[in-house]
Amino acid sequence: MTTRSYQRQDCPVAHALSVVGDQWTILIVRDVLGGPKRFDELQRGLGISRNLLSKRLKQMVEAGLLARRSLPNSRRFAYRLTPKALELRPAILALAEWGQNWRDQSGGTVVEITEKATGEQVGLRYCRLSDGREVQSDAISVQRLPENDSA
Amino acid sequence: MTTRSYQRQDCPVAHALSVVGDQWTILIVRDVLGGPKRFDELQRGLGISRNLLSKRLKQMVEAGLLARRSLPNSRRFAYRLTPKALELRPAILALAEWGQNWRDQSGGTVVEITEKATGEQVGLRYCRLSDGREVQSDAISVQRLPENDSA
DNA sequence: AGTATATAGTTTATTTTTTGAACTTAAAGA
DNA sequence: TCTTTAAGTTCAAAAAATAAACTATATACT
Repeated sequence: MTTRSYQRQDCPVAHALSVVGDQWTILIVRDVLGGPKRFDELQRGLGISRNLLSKRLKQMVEAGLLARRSLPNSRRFAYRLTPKALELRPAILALAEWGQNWRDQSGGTVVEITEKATGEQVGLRYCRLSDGREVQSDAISVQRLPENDSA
Repeated sequence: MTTRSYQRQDCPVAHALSVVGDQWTILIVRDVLGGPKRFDELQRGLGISRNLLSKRLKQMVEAGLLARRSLPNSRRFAYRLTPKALELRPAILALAEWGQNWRDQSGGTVVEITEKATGEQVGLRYCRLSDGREVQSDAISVQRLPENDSA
């Protein structure tokens, strides 16, 4: 969240981490993915210190990741995700899958992705954009290109 | 990398972040994805301070993310990725895509994924495990389940 | 009405990390 | 021989995170 030297790098990964790369931001998004949360809910659920949570929430609102709304008929507030933060879901699920696969002892909570309509299991895979067919991870190549920003 | 309070959480995301959630680890993996790197290459490329890089590299070797090998016929060393670190590629690419989509000014470097064989563009998508067909992101549901570790 | 509890933070002091810059050691090159 | 390169280490200063107590306001209980 704070300005780090690597923000000067022209790299989408470095840019993403400059926004969500701190110790807590991803975990806050993870919690709010489960529905809007109040300050104390987040604080208790995460075990983060209150002053840091306060600072992070402000920064995340500022960064356009969270919206702070007062709840109807009360003086309480809820934080909900913006579309920008919602789009972090693939990254978070990729981390979850890695965390599951490489944890020392088996057991513990597992994150499962299913298709709503059928209940079938779903995973993050590489797909050809043209036809949506899966491509094996060792059959892909990654390049960094300077974009000709004609957008 | 260091022990944080959220490591006590039973969550694959929190576990993943306890290993790769610090400010530099993901960027180091990103750089080494491009091939083995030496200490000074990493230091210059990242702009990280030398003592911190030294500490991170040790922790990453310890965590099984990097292997440190001496180069033939020289007293130099190269750090290369282990399979464990290689499997972070989907998470890193998901972050890259998000970073690209949500950066303020258009332009700058873009990460492009292609199929080696055909050169066709590829992206990370949700796929049904049964048949490998793509599922739209709003058609999925995410649950956290306690695993019955029969593994 | 008076007291207790809940919510959403703020304040302050301490500890831990990160940064930056200089230093070390050993080998290779000019 | 003198200089440069490589891979770190050491040390001091700055920044960030932690923990615990405190505040302010509003509702709930007795």
